[in-house]
Amino acid sequence: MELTLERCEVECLHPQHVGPLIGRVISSGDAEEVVTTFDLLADPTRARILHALSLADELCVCDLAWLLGLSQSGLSHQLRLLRERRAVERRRAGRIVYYRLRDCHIRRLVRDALRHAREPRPRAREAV
Amino acid sequence: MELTLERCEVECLHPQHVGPLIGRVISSGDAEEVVTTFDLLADPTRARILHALSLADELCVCDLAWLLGLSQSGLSHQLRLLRERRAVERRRAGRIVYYRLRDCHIRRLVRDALRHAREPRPRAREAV
DNA sequence: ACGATACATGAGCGATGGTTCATACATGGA
DNA sequence: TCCATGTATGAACCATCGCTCATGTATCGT
Repeated sequence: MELTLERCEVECLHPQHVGPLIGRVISSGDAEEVVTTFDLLADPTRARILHALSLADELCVCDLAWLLGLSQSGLSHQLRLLRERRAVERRRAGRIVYYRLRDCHIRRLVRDALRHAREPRPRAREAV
Repeated sequence: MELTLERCEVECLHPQHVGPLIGRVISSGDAEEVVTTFDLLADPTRARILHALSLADELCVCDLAWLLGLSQSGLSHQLRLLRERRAVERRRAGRIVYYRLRDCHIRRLVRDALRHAREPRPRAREAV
């Protein structure tokens, strides 16, 4: 029994494998949520910004730029993006603006990111 | 005491905050590792592919395409990228090719991704 | 051997994203 | 009030990315 061609132009070959999965793969909404979250760390500049902020309580823009070797303008663009995605928040003191990680959710994400990056993979077969 | 202008064109304002962080922010190598890992899930198509594979032992290309509503060609491109980044591996049976998650490291990453996406954030301030 | 099927890949295209440059805005010091 | 400093933002540019289309390759059935 072939399942009907409703999803795309190909047929389903193993309905007994696919049947139980229908409706269980993440929805578009959840997929977007995953993408938004993981995109925070899918850029080397953002990864280093978030990591630096995870090591300190808060840092001002020019200190962050200095520490990471970034231009002030480039850093400000990324900080705006991180603010919009609710990963960081800012506090103004005169003309100095301090940034910090927004909550423990982001802090844990950064920690997990480092752990994933550094832990050895299980020994894997070479073929790709 | 101002730290010297070696990193970029701006000065460092708070050397007492920045000093302890020098050398502790992730290196370029680690940052690239984080990016490679998190980029796997920073795309809705890849996120759904990996999630579908996490729900089944293995799936063939046309079943995956059918289940996710993707074109065979687009899916194959993404599978090649996932193979190259050692997230999935494949097994050929005649002209059918089955894909599966490569190891428990990827499986845990996908599980964590879903948990991150679905758990409520701490109640956050509105201002961005 | 030939045709069908499953899958892979390259080229092309449009969209997206990151950085630089220039400039604007907010604040503080003289 | 004026100038300096810290920060933010828009425009432009260039590189990258994801998908479609067309086609190639491997395998199976007749």
